[in-house]
Amino acid sequence: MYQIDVMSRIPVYEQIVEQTEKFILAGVLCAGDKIPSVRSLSVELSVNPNTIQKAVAELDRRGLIFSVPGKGSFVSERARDALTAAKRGNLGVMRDKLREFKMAGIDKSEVLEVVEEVYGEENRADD
Amino acid sequence: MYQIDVMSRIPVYEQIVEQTEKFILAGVLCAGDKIPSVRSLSVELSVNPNTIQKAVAELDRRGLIFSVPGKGSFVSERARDALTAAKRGNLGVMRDKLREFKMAGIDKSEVLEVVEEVYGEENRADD
DNA sequence: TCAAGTGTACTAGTTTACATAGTACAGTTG
DNA sequence: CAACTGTACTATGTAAACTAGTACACTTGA
Repeated sequence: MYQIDVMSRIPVYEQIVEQTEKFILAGVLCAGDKIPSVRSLSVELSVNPNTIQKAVAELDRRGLIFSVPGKGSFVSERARDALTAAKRGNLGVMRDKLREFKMAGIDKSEVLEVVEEVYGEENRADD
Repeated sequence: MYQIDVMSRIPVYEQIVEQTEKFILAGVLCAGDKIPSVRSLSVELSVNPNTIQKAVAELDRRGLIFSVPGKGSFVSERARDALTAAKRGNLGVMRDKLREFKMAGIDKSEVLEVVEEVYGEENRADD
């Protein structure tokens, strides 16, 4: 399930957080689902339990999961909504990046090409 | 000229690199222009000379400036082209971010809104 | 000529974030 | 009751970033 790159410049605990978010968005993990335990993930990924726990604590802090001592950690009901809100906040970051692209002389058409590539080109008049 | 935030999570030398790139793109620094000396920037920003030197070395490595021992460092002729190429490579990063937006249920229209905000809406038929 | 400014190259030390190692405690479950 | 769970704590190692200080060779202007 999880894929960790220990050579990456991105901290391991952060990789786990990011991948968990992707699993939630992709529907691999749904509200109420139990995520792997700290110790089992520790063994599976060959990573120290403390590192996993750090990721769990961060996911909890973001309201994506809730932990029950003795039982496990579970995907929150409002996880998807929280993620959507967070990503919408990231549109501001994209705005800054687009300004850099424009300054660098990258054409609007080049940007739109990427947008169309990701979002498809369903531009029929009867939509 | 330069504005450094020592409390930022972004390393100081990287902030200097980024700001120098922006100055080049904005036309504040043009090909052949001399950039501030290591020691003068060190005093102006209250930063260790070694930190400045690290930024200078990185800018040199990226082909944005060239250094002449005893004289100073100057903006390269191909600095703008190098920056445009680098930013164009960043379109791939934007593609990944757009995929995340799409997965999170952020509408195509919301994305296009930001694009139009930055690039303007010059969509006349006679262009 | 020479003092001042320039890029560059070292060594040494501190601080911080990240990760590991080991131990411990309390709650849950079959 | 044994095995699992989340959580907390101390200690240690490592790497990156930054600071401090020194040194050398080159260029420039007075």
